[in-house]
Amino acid sequence: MGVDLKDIIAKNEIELAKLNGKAISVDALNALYQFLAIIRQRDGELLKDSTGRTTSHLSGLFYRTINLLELGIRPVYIYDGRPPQEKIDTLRQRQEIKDSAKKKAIRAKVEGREKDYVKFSQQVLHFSDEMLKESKELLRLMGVPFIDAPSEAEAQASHMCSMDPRVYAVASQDYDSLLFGAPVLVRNVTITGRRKMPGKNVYREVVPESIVLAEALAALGIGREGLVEIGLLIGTDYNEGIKGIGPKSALEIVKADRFDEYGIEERLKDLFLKPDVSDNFSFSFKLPDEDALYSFLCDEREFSRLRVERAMDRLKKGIEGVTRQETLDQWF
DNA sequence: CGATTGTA
DNA sequence: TACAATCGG
Repeated sequence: MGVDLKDIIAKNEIELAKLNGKAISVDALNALYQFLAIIRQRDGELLKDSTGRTTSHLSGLFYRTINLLELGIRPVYIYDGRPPQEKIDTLRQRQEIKDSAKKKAIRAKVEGREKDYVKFSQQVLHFSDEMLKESKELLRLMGVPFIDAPSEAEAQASHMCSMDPRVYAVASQDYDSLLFGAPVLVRNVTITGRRKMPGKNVYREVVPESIVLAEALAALGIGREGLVEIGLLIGTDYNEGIKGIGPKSALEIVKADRFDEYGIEERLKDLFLKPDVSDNFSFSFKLPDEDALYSFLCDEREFSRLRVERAMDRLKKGIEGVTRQETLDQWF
């Protein structure tokens, strides 16, 4: 959804093991949206408990977080606060797209067009306050920290990465954190594996990658402000960008110092360069609240007891490991 | 997505 | 054991 910089930013594949012992600030909504989009039944429906409450996001958050902890990676989830005024138009447009996709999905379902139903229903990703609240509750019971950002999660995550030596990188699929000044962005932070493409006999590799801001800027021959200008030219969550200008020509414009010719309001830059963030953040990992976690997942949400039992062992081991690392950090 | 089960 | 198929909630 954010700034599309993939065509001009070089990606370096990394071993997930390289993140061992490091904390990463994770854009929580970014992760949860992906779970909601991807964790589906074959008919396109989300996972639900018997009362119809969605559980796809909880399943994804639970199992993925355990995998990160087992690798010695310490995820700190960052939640969005109040969006900047400039983003409200974008959010309203997204809502309109969702409303229209919902109608198309219902129609496809009624007419029995299975593939269209899957396609359109994936575009109808609505997060209720309840779903956000229960994802935080799950993290709390697991002993994994989360932080409520004053405004944009990516801004707060980037700020923490800049300020706290424990936080090695921001984890997100979007490139916005680079504009917010995150020293390192990591994408595809998940278990590496082959995944079969739907229908076809083709496999796509999911490989974690890291982007070091300083290296990316050096390769482009610009500074961070220049990167923000590129974003504003091609479009961000705060503005539409200039029609017909993609990343490549935007880079040329910025390098030729012709950004001012495009009449983009200067104050939009400040949303990235002086974002609304909090300096008073702290986080720590705790041992899981096992009984409450069983109760939440198995009794309330009908997760299989056996599955959760198996996962619980891995969670405890993982949390013990990262908790040791947390105490080790006190020495630095 | 990640976990589990099925198959050779 | 290795990988494809399909559950899970």
